[in-house]
Amino acid sequence: MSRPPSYDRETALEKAVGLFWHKGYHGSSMKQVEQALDMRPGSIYAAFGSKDELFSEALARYTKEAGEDLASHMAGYASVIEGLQSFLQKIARDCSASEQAPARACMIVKTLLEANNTHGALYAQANSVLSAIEDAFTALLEKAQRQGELTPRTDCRRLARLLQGQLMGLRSMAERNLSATELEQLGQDMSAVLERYRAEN
Amino acid sequence: MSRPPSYDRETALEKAVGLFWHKGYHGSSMKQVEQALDMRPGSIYAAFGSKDELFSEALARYTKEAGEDLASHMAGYASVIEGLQSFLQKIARDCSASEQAPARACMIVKTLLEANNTHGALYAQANSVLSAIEDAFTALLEKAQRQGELTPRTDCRRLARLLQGQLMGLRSMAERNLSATELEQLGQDMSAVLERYRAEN
DNA sequence: TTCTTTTTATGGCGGCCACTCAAAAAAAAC
DNA sequence: GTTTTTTTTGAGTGGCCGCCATAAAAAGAA
Repeated sequence: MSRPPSYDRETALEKAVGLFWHKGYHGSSMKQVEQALDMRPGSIYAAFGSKDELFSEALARYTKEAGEDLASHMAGYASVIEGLQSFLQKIARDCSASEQAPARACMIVKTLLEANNTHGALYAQANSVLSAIEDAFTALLEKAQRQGELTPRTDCRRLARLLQGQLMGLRSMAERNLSATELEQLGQDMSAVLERYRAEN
Repeated sequence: MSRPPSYDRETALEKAVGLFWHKGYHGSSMKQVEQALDMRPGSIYAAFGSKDELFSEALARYTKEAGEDLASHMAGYASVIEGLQSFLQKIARDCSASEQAPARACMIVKTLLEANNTHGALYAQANSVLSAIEDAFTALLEKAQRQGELTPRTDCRRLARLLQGQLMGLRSMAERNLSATELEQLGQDMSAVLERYRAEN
């Protein structure tokens, strides 16, 4: 009936994730968005509505991918704690690898820090996404506890927040000019923190 | 011989710290700067040169204050490790207190994440400041080691980076909508991490 | 071909951006 | 009071901001 779009919406969104993750919300102009998506203003606004909505969709997509990444990683481990430990180390390794990802720090954290006091809607979105991640970590840790990997007295939600805090710190540190070795050491040291909560046995 | 300035440069700089810490570099317009400093454009540019230079001076001042804060806190403790632990908890407490500081996250980290890939000079400044802080932590930990508080085999610089990473994570988490209790628990959990490195005795 | 529908390219909207400058105002020196 | 020197003022700079209207172009459906 009609002319089909020449762009692929998903591909475009992926490119938007790249730009926004790299430069942040305020740091990315619509001119740069046009360039990154290889789309003209009309098409962009028809497809996504506004810069805000595009960013919001990009953040949601980033979140989804990050969640899938965690899930697929954990699927390879019978021990939850070992899985989480190697996840931290994997992050450190990925971050210290030669530049391929748009940024090393987490896009959600970047948004949280940038949008607070500046852009309420995005701040709220980052906030709720982080709550969801806290929930996911909590569920994982409760499973570990059921499997006898964690001390029965461990407060899993509290430990989940510690884990999340460590992850934020690790990926923020990755934006510094550290060597690969130093970053991987940091990943190891953070993963070692979990040892403290392990069940005796 | 001449008319003296009606503003106090130090006071103005202090106000600039407040605004930039609160809203970030891209999030603060010169209009807002004028309002915050209660100065007109001409005076601002005469006194500070440019938005960039003003931000840079503000970041330097923030850094200096943060350093003094750490030093004065540590002065109250004979045990370095105890001092650092209570410092983490103090940060958690301060961050969870009713809004008084312009932001909860660290201004240096906010700048690091915002300015990377966007504003090279500011990124470099944040980076070097963080190196200096790493050095300061290293020196403190080496002192602790000399005092027999840390295992002789502890790599102090490496532990300093872990400490810095924790701090970054803690203060980033503080930007989330957590309760005071939850944040203080996080501060405690992070300070507990240092236990692992304590000397047996 | 003709009709629809949607994407393109383009030019430009009002507004805010960081920044400048000339003139007015203010305070010390004499 | 006059001069000298500096600060303050605020309108104004060009330029980019996010966004939109228009119209030409493109591609299926009939």
